[in-house]
Amino acid sequence: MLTTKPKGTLDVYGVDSYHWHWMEEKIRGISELYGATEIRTPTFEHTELFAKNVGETTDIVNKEMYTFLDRGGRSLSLRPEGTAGAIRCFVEDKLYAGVLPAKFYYMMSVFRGEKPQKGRYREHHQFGVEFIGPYEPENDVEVISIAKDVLDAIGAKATLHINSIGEAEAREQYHNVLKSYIGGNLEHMCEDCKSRVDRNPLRALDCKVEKCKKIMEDAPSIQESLNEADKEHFEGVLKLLDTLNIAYVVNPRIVRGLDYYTRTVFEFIDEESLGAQSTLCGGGRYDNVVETTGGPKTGSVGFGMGMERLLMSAKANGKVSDDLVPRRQVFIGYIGDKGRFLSQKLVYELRKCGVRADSDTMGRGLKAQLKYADRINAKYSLVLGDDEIEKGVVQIKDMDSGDKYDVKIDELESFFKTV
RNA sequence: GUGGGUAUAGCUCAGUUGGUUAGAGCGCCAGAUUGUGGCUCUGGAGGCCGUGGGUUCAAAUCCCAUUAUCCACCCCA
Repeated sequence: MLTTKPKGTLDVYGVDSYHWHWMEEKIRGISELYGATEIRTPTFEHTELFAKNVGETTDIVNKEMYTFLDRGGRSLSLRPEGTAGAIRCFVEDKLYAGVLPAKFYYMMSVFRGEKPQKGRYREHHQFGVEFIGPYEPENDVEVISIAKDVLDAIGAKATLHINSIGEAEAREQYHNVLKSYIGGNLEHMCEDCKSRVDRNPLRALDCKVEKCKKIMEDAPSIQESLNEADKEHFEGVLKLLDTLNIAYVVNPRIVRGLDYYTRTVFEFIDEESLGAQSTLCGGGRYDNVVETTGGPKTGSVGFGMGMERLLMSAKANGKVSDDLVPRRQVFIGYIGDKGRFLSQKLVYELRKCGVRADSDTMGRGLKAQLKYADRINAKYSLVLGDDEIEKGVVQIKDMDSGDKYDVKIDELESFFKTV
């Protein structure tokens, strides 16, 4: 146990951490183009917040949350998603009295006690966006286009699937329609679907079992349960997507697993490179959460994007390169005691001037020092020996080409600043 | 929570119907080259064969359990 990380967690270091930096920079850049600012909320919240917002009946709340009592006996939970915290902050700090829409983005770790598999972890990271305030379709589309821009910039290949599940009434009505439809075919359906009927009949729509798929093909569509305002909103969203030339497929099987969604729901799906967990990004509108959290009636729309999956897709599509690691500019080797101390002094001074410099700190011989210089991919190397120190001139070697330059030791700083 | 695969050197993996001292490639260290990396050659270090039990004269190999990990279901990003 001492040398095994907890199940479903990941260590990130070396080249990988530069891949993450690169991804995070793209995300920040694009989010800010849309006027979103970063929000950071606590890693844990009162359990009740998630129970109420995400939904008491969902698997996430029901059996996947890391819940614990603090020393005061309060029930807290590690956040299983990012929206609840942002909404809580919006309500707590009364941001509805400020500039609307409030546009937030976040990158945070989230926790779910699931059984790990490809693209699924107990701790994973989500990039998410929340636009709080508006009801208009423009905002649904802005949010979608942030996701699309990020996916494009990172080099992920995903298709936008979109649907509308209406407001609460439509959803409830459709639940009943679907229940009775499934009820009529129950004996021909799989065990999972049988248990889904009462719990979450919408899930039967994307069941993977053949016989269920056949039956669900002829199931009534949720579109028939939408009211005029719902339909108008959805049409508005689609029309704007057309206007912006953003490709999508209307997919009535997109239903989402969290209870808070209303009207627009969407996913970006990469069928090719993610294994069974093909959803890169899932989001939609949740016009009731602010109110159920205790704020005024306020619209909101957003998404969560799995950053591990995002990187996986980007790697599969060849956009992520190892060149993202910055190379060490210079390695300073030495022979003898004078050189040893001088190398440390020079490295220290070069670093202060913004030069990525390195030296031997392992007591290695010269040959091993240069081998180290090679391994850390240093651009230049030089060796300080008694001769050089006496003359004040040192030979600098370009490690790629093998070219050599004589440089005065006093002028090293300006040499490395100009190359 | 359910199902399947895998576990041998730092890494990727061989290892015959169970047979005596468990191998390769890469990597690492050293030398060839007394003060110059990469290429080549030579040598070296490095293994409770995941863990515990069982079968057997004999187990990396067969059986059971357990842990870890991967993949899939469920669910989700």
